[in-house]
Amino acid sequence: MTQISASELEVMDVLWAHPGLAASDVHEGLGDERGWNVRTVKTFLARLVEKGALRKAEDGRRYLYYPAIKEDAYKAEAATQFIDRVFSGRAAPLVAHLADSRGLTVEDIAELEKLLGELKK
Amino acid sequence: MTQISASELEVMDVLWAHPGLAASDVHEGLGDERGWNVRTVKTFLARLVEKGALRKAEDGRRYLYYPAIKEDAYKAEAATQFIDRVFSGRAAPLVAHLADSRGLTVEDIAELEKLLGELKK
DNA sequence: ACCTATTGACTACGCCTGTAGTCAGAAATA
DNA sequence: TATTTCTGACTACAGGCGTAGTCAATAGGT
Repeated sequence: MTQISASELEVMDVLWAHPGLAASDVHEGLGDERGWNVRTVKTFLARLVEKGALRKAEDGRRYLYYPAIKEDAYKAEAATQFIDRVFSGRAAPLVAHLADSRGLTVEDIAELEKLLGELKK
Repeated sequence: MTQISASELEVMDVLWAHPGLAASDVHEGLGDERGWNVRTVKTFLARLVEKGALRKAEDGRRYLYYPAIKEDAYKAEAATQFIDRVFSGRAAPLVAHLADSRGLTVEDIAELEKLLGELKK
């Protein structure tokens, strides 16, 4: 699977949350923060279709866009690649760094403990 | 701080492990896997100096390269950025994905539990 | 004293990415 | 009906990245 850039991923996030939007809806869904021109968003959509991450369905004179890859699968893969690349494949140092640098919240810690409890079973 | 690419990061890893190498030593240190030409490695070194991630010190007719940024600080920052980008800043889902997709080892889990124990204090 | 190998400096080049612009047809509006 | 607006298709263009090549000076081997 080809690489999805950070900007493209923001587009994917909108469509994972609301599959079947037209380009202009995706543009709106992205909010004003990025300030992207609608044409910029269309470029991202076209590239994501090319990459096989989205598919488009005709709807009158426009298209509706749908994710062609699963959010969970993609993110799991991205996490694995990131950890391989930056932490030589070891997850524990990553969590240690997070703890250090950004301070996990109390809720994060509780959630992680619960997770680990389940994993141990 | 400018972005460090995946390839450049491999070069940084060699120099974090062995600061003060010449270009040809870095080339050797990278091993054969990547099969990079020594000139390619030199390009990465030059770009990393430009980016402020390395500094070079003259040593006769060549240079020795030293990290100009700390490994821990860089990786912590990279982890934070990655999580913000892909997981909206939440660490727990990341760990959940790892557990799912690649299977944390028993040692990973033990290590994480120890970490969490310390964090709770 | 010459040839070879190594080094740094500079250059090259195609692909990806961010960021749109242009154009032509259809729809909506005046 | 004439104009503006929206849509998709295609095009543009600079900067980053992967991957070196060329050139000139120097160091080292014969």
